Amino acid sequence: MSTKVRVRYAPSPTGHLHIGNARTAIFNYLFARHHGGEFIIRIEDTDVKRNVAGGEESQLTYLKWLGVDWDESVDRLGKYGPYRQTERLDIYREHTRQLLDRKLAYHCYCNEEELEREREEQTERGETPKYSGKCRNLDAEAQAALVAEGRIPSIRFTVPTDRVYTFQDTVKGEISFRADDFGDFVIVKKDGIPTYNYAVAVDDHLMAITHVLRGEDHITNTPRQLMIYEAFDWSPPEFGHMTLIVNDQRKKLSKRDESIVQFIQQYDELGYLPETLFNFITLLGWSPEGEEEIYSREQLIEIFNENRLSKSPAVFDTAKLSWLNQHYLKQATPERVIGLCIPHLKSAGRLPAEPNEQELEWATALVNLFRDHLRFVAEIVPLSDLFFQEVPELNDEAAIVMAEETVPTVLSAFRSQIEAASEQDFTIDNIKAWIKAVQVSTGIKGKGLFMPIRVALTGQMHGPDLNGTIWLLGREQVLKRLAK
RNA sequence: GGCCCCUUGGUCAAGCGGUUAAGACACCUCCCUUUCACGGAGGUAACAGGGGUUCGAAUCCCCUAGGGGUCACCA
Repeated sequence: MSTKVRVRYAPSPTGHLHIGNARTAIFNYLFARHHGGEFIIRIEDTDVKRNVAGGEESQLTYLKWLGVDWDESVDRLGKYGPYRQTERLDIYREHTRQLLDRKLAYHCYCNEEELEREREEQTERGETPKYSGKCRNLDAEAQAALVAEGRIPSIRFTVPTDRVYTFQDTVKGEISFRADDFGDFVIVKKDGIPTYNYAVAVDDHLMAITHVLRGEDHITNTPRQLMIYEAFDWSPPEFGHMTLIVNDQRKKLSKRDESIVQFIQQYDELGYLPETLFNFITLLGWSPEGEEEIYSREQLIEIFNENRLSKSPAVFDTAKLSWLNQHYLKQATPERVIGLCIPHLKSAGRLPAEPNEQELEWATALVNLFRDHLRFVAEIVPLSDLFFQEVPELNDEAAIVMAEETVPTVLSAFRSQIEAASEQDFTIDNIKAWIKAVQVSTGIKGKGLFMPIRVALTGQMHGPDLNGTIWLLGREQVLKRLAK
């Protein structure tokens, strides 16, 4: 590529960083970094009504959390600023004036009800709704009359007729649209603020954006943007439309979809690691060349190749995300995992706000016991239920185990071992020895030995290492549970 | 409905005219383990359908079907 690659992520500050937006950001980031280019973040806040306080900051915060950094944005000004569209209104106004002068745009005085009615009528007739162009050729007199009526105009772009717009999509290949399928679209709203399609084209050009990688829900916007480029005689960037991430119903992820955790912040809160999310998101609609799938951010920058972007939508696979996070959690240092678990234990009331040394030691042992079981950090709470709740009702499987005739023998032998021991004797090594002693005295080993103890103490057939469990339970609890 | 895009195992996905059609997750089996996990080794499972083109098609073309996206003074 001859000119320096410049790409952008352009969020609307209407909410938190969504998984789909995060993916767009990450792929743009990888593309830029791989090609030694620049990555910028532009805030598309032209829908003033929908902007939410803190939205912009939240977007940036969680992008950083994911490990994404940028070269230019609202917090890192470059020479192409400002980076917030509402601060670029003068720029758009100047361009709009040119379009108006050249008759490539015109004032439209139709109001919402009229447009709505027009669309309804078209739909009833079986036509595709599209603006009729009613105001296209209004003369000055007619316009003055409408203004006198108190009407405030929007500005529409004059869509050319008999034209086909074709572009080479980086991921989909050649795509073309007939201009006739598009009505004259609004470029400046009644409130004087430009619409998305217009502002995007102007900004992408002015900010020297070379490649636009975005979701495929933008495909039909591309011809409109191409028209703007053409009107100004600008050469358009290259476009690439990535497939959408879909839910298990194969529908575009809706922000209200409850079946999938959708916001990056929520993953942080549940205790998914940023490197997990980065890696996982990267595997959604893209694949590395070899057979390996686990890559760090640095490695991904190295191996990223936009030609390997998938054409078909990817179902968000929660099970695989869990597996990946479990993998990264196992790789993480114990200190890191413990540090992440402690707030969850505190807020669940299982650790005081100011734990003493002994409590901390206990928590550390607890976390270490579950290290290999954790799929995400917050799971430490439900997993450790067995230490804080009464032994639950046995399920059928466990009941069968407990019905074995050797069970009473094992349990009473084990109980004698515990009773003979003191609080100070409770060490992992001693616990092992006690169980061994039970094996020797009863002649029962393996499952027949361990299962009764495990089930008696936890009510479960599956769980963490038994020795550690016994140690964490402590002498008193063990005896209490054995008594039942 | 118009326009646009997509279609390989349950899921992600490799493949880009000749392969026993990779790999990962999930699932199952076995091994390791005096229990449970972890780990290791295997296994089940796919080219939407129909026509072409070609010596040869998952790969190229057409049709059908299915799915999705989009048709705002939202982005």
